[in-house]
Amino acid sequence: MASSPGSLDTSANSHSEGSSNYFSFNTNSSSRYPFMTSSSLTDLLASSDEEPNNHITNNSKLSDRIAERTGSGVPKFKSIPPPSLPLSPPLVSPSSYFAIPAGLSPAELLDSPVLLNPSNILPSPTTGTFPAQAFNWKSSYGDSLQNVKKEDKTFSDFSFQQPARPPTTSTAMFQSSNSTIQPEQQQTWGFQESAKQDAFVSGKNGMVKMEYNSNSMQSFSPEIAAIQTNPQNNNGFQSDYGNQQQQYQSVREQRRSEDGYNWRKYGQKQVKGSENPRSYYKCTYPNCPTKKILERSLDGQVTEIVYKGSHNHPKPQSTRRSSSSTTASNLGMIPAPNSNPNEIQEQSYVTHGSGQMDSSVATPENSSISIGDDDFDSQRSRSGGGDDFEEDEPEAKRWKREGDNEGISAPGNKAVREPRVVVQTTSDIDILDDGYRWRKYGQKVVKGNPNPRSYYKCTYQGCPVRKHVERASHDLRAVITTYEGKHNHDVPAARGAGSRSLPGHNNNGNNNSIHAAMAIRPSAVNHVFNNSIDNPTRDQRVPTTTSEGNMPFTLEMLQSPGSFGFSGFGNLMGPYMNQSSTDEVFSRAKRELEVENFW
DNA sequence: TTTCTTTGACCGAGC
DNA sequence: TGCTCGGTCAAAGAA
Repeated sequence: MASSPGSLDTSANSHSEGSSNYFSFNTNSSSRYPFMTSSSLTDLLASSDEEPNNHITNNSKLSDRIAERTGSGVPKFKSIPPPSLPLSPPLVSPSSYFAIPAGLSPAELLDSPVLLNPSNILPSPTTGTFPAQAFNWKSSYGDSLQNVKKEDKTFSDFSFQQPARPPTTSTAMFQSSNSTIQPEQQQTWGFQESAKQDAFVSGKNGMVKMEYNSNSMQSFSPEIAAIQTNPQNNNGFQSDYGNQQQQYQSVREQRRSEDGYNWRKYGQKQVKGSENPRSYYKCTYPNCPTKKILERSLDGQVTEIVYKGSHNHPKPQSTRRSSSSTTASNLGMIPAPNSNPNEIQEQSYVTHGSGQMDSSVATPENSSISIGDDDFDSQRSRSGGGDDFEEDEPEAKRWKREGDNEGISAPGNKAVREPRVVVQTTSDIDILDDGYRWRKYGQKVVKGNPNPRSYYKCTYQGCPVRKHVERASHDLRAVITTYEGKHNHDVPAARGAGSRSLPGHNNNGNNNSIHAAMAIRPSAVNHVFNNSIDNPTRDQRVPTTTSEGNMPFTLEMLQSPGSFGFSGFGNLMGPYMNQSSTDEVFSRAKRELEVENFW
């Protein structure tokens, strides 16, 4: 697995490896991954061990299986849409885990200063919003819990927000819907993938309600809104869009999805192992690589949403502000406090049933967020790191079994599943930290390292450069990137922030060298490549960096963590094993930030 | 006429 | 080397 911007895992049923970043709420108390049971949240936040390429092509139903095993109604705030352009790297990687220690209730965790620490707030990897900061964790969550049953009675259905959602509600504000939204108002929230797809509705069961509530416990603070709207934070990116975006939005308005972006369907496929057709969408913004895959059950309900890539543009502005504002008001949302369309766009937000949130604030690539224990497991299983992971049960088969066992039935049973939302912000073709665009063309487990090595080609036409990325065998958060060849082109236009080439990484590609790189933590991205070895061979003494301190170290060091003093990160398990107090967590967070600032 | 969706064909990666 | 399958393309039709 590659990463994890964070998971809220009340069961410690998490792991530190896998393919993608994501949030997960997991109530399972069984611990397959004991190192997560007592967690340093900051460690988890910092455990950005994602593969540079998070191929979460399918977020399987492990959560359901877990729920089946535990009998728990798992709150499933599934995920967040892909991020917009990374404009201002967060202090803490989105590729981190949140894990709730076994003995700690979610509410307690949510009340933790760690999570409230603005520096630890992770923007949505898909939209760039700062969901965590928006969380009025304790109160909202508590309210949500208290209102779960109410909602079950009150809401005849759960639905996503309609595309007609006002621009003022596009981002960055999560509202405690339970307390502010009247049932009849909520019923007006219809998710539409397009104007024709108003049957795109989520489930009615408790899990869906919980998912909804989990959304509702998020409310963005003005501070975050300010951060997001701070021009300095986006390097004036938004202004670059100017008229282009206005034209774009005016044309595309009707195609806007619930996530605020406009999508064009370009394919549909019946995939093996699932009776649900899979629809493929591309973001319609010019040159935006973001895609999403929707899987629907036979009755039209969304069972899975997979995002690939990250938006390289702000979310399109809506042209229907006035009516939207009205809607927002009706929905009890915090009105946008300013008149700047961009600011409005970023400050206002409405959660969706899918748990998606929008923002124009970018987050780094290689991060994805989804919430749901199944995501966690499945992503690992689907990543290179999870080759041996148990996740080979055909989806259709699982459908049936899950339905039989937990009241969530297969499509044939017409019971409702909440949509699984997977954010895969690193697509096969993506920018992998060094500014270039890469296409994954292979993956292989090489001798001496159980972790698979991801192979990439530069997608620039005619460019011969390849690189491969592998996770260090002793520290899954350390990724060794080896470049082969020489770029015959400049770094592609970065996503809004100019060149992302890194120190020591020549645009022209001093590429018969091995660059030790770590494609883990966004903040680290700017600091790695600080070691370049002019050695055309694959030297195992490649300096690399960790996800936490970005400290260069060699693979030898990785293989002998004790000799290097990886107090904080040498042993992946270590940090997660012996910390339980908030103070310690906080302390670690501080240290980590110090280290990070140093680099 | 334009835009979007549908759907069969094609491509390429993995086995 | 051929098969399978997921993802994408692109023509045709619908709105």
